[in-house]
Amino acid sequence: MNDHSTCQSCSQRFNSVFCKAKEEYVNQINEQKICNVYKRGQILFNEGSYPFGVYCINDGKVKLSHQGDDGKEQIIRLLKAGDVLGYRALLSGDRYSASAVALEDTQICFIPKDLFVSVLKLDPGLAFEMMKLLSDELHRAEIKLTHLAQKPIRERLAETLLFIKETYGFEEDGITLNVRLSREEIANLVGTATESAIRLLSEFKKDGMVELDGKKIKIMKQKELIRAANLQD
Amino acid sequence: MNDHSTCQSCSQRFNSVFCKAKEEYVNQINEQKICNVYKRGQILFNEGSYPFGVYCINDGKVKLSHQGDDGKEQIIRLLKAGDVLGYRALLSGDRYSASAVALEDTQICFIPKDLFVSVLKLDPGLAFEMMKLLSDELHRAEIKLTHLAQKPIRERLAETLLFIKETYGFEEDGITLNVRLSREEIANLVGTATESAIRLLSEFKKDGMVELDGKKIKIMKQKELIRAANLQD
DNA sequence: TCTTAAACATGATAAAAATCATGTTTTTGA
DNA sequence: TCAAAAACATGATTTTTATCATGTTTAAGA
Repeated sequence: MNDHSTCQSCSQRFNSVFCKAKEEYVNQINEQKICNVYKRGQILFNEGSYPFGVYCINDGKVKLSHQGDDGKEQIIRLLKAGDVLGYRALLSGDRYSASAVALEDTQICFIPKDLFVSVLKLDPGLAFEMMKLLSDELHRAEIKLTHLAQKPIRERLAETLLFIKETYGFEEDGITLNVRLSREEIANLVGTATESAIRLLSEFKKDGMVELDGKKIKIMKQKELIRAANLQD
Repeated sequence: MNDHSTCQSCSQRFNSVFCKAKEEYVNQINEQKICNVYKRGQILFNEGSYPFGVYCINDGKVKLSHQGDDGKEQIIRLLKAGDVLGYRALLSGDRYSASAVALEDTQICFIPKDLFVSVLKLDPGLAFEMMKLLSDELHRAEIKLTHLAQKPIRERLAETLLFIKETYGFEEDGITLNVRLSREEIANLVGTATESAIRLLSEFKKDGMVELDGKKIKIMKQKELIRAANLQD
């Protein structure tokens, strides 16, 4: 468990969008923040409701997903310690367009809207980091959009596994993906039917690229997986 | 032709991200801006090259597109007067991840990188508008991503036609989409094969929803088109 | 711990979409 | 203005992917 008693001493401080924020404002945020623990499966916020602030992950994992028109989930982001969420709707002045759910027990600090917005206007360092963050997310979304439109599911699944590894890394053994996702969640990340995701994971296993043990997924041949993802960039 | 001799008197000023920028900085931008006309088909910038500033459309239309791994174009944004482009890569500190091409003869002002960044750091009003813009783009990208993953091509084509209408509006007749796009470009906006886009446009025509006259597309039954798009939000 | 539901797996089938093929029309530039 | 190239259109075919069906395994809660 990381130290998150104060923002000043927070282990994620320099690993987050607040890395360049002035001490003065960090102190203010520290005074008004509200820390909480969310159990696995608990909802941080729901699509359609109004944002009252932003959430700052101190430890744990969160998924952010849209509800498609037919009720099918589309996972649009995976978040980890140091990540902030809830800012998109807040900055646009919208309701949340996505729901956030804890993927495991997660420690999160909440920063009220008014404070966050006022600090954003007073601290160019924070504002600039925020713009960088938004730009990076936009970039990621646009790349994903292109791949969804153009790449077959097999390549997208391989890419998704590599993305999960990039985001959450491995367990101590150095090969097991450090997150528990259901096959359905993997499918909703890839953008395909659950059965298709299951089938292709079995294929990858048969090809020796991965090992499957329930929700534990081991990456056995990363180079082949990269080739299967057919990535140029 | 709109007045764009100075930024102060620019007809798009209050229709752009600069709407809240301080007079002082608008003056500075005015002094350093470089105005240009791009002919239909001309390239503003190319994927992979470095950004030296941002582009501000005074009049005209521009498409922004990714090159997929197999060379297939994916159009990720359509831009019009008042829109700014080139900021994503600049803020991320990346090379351009997309290319920008004029869809018709277009007047564009160029604002050098250093000036834009320094004003962004000095003017919280501009910075905040920039964050709003990025948030809105991110929102749009995430919605599109979900629809690409979950909706059939017919619905996406209908949605794309409505999006084109939303972006560029109609000609004076009030029914013809006010932009010339090839069938291939429409397909690359929808994220499908050109033949599929052509085929479905013919279907829409047979159903009386649109009229086709070369590149001129008339929306005859907007309500039915909205129904065909199956939009909930 | 035992029961029940959920998740996983896999084969069979159907639907959707891409590709291939070919002819026609439009656009472009010499 | 005319020839060539590009764009458009549409049918036939193949490939990809989703859906349906069914059985097995795993996980969760009374």
